[in-house]
Amino acid sequence: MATFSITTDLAAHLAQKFERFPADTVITAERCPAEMQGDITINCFRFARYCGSPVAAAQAAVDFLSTHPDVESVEMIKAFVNVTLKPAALFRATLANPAELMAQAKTAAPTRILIEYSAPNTNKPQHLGHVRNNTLGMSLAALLKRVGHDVIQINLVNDRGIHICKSMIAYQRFGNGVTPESCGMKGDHLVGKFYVDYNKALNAEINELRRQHPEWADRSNDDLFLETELGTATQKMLRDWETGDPAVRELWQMMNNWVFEGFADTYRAMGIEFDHTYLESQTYLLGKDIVARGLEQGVFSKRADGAVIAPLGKMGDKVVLRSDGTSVYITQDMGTTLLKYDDYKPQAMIWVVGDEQNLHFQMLFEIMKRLGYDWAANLYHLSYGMVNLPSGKMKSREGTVVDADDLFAKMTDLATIACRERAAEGVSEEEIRERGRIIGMGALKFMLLKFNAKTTMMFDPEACVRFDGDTGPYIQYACARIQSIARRAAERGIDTTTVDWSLPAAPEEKSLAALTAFYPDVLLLAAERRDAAPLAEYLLDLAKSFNRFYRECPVLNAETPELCARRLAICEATRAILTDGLATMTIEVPTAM
RNA sequence: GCCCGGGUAGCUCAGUGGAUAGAGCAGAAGUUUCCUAAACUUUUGGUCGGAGGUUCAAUUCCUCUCCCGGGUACCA
Repeated sequence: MATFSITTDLAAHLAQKFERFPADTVITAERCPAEMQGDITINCFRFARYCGSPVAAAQAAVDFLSTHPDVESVEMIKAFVNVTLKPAALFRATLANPAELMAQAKTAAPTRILIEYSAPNTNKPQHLGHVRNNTLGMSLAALLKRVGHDVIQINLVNDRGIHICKSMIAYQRFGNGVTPESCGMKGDHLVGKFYVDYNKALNAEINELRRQHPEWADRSNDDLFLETELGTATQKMLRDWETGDPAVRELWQMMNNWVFEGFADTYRAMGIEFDHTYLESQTYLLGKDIVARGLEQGVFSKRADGAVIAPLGKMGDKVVLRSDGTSVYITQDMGTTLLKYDDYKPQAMIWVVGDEQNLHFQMLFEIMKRLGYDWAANLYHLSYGMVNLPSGKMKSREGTVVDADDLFAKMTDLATIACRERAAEGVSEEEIRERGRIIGMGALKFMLLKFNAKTTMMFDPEACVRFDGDTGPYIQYACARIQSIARRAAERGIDTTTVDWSLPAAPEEKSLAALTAFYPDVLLLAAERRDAAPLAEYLLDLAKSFNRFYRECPVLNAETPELCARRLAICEATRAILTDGLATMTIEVPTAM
């Protein structure tokens, strides 16, 4: 995608030479395969139809480029033209002007985009699934901001409902007044423990019922819920909550606050800052007015049994109001969608939610369109796959989840140990821990972003996340090496004020430069696809290219001071791009590793 | 049944019509008198699930088919 002077000049030339060649054709450079001779490739198949034949197009390109002042040599294979640029021309568009290069990654149409992600329940701490969601959401926000959009990040906490009451009931019965302070447990973990306790007690009761009533063998556990004493008590608590029973509300408030404090720690560890957090307890009644309006508009209709439905054609009928007049999940979502729109007037809204809700969002978006909201065309469900363990699926109810905070601690500890082994003398323990935190969290986030969001991923807690190979730390390490060189250069007082970019360049320097030309395109592509994975792949390539350069091209010990200055500039520009790219994935860079 | 994903190296995954299908891990063999070896080099490993079709060119697009996952509630 990248454009150089030669590509724009070539397009102008071909437009003159060939009658049918559109004057506004953009010819872009592509990466030249490593085994080929050349810095960049021009794929003439792409515009061959204007030139008679692929070979005619390529030959015309070769004829023109071989006389271009920026070009050192060209090679034609089929309709691929591999171009070797003069060093000055290659660097001019890339490493010589990194700020200019990075600034090219700006969208032509900045919009205001609202992203909703995380959306945890207050009955349990966050686990690896949430971490994937959080990482996808925060990096998408960073990515869209990076290319120039106005991004609003919001959270919608599910803080009410029957599942919340389960933790509360368990606390009432088995809690003995314990608090996070009294037991030294993080608030969300304490509440989550009661949720697990509840389910144990419930299962015990159901098993007992099944023993007493063999005739119920066909009924599901969910079905038997209201046959249990625990279940009816929970149902009653939900009703009491809805009518505002002071004791229930007080317990609810207390336990939710514990959870919120716990979540705040989790979000802080990840570096998440929401612009606003909506609480479902304040929004769950929204949407009924929309249903009333939709009925008038004829978008919805009343079924014989009294339920209000949205007839959605192929997707079937969707109930939007129960026959008893109460709302369902999608009713609330209609309401909160409108609320978010009214609060922020975004031009687009994105929901980061697991792929089991694909149909729900298709229906929601279709309903909003039918209700006549013009902005409903720009609603987008960023759907991601589940995270499975070698032992199977994670289940909160059974406590078989990888806990987010535990995972952060494990990653940070592993990285800190490695840092301690490598740290130079005199580095403080505080600094070592900071490096460990940055590397551990970087490894985790990178792993979660490297994969396509859609893939159902397998996570092996034993293997955990690695620090070598295709990982975040691999990229961080390249940055650390550069910073180390920069420190030594400063110590030695090396003059870097003037750089001669026309000096002969080693192949590793040139391929590094050629690769950086594609950075803006990668960012724009990633933003357009709403997926950081292409950026992750690109940064790995760039770090790999740097490591080859590092191996082959001495910087501080370069043959001449001029070459040293040029290579220092290459290092600094590379570091700037790698750091910018990692920041766009919400990953920090340690000062040393 | 219907709808939506996925199936590419032993494993985890890239690859949105272009050159001989790539990377990491795992396996094999090497590289520290020299800026950080969390690195680098070499190497083993593929009927891109299967069958047709579209075209100069298909892992990529179309049709059929097989396997895996998810969804298909007056749950969220």
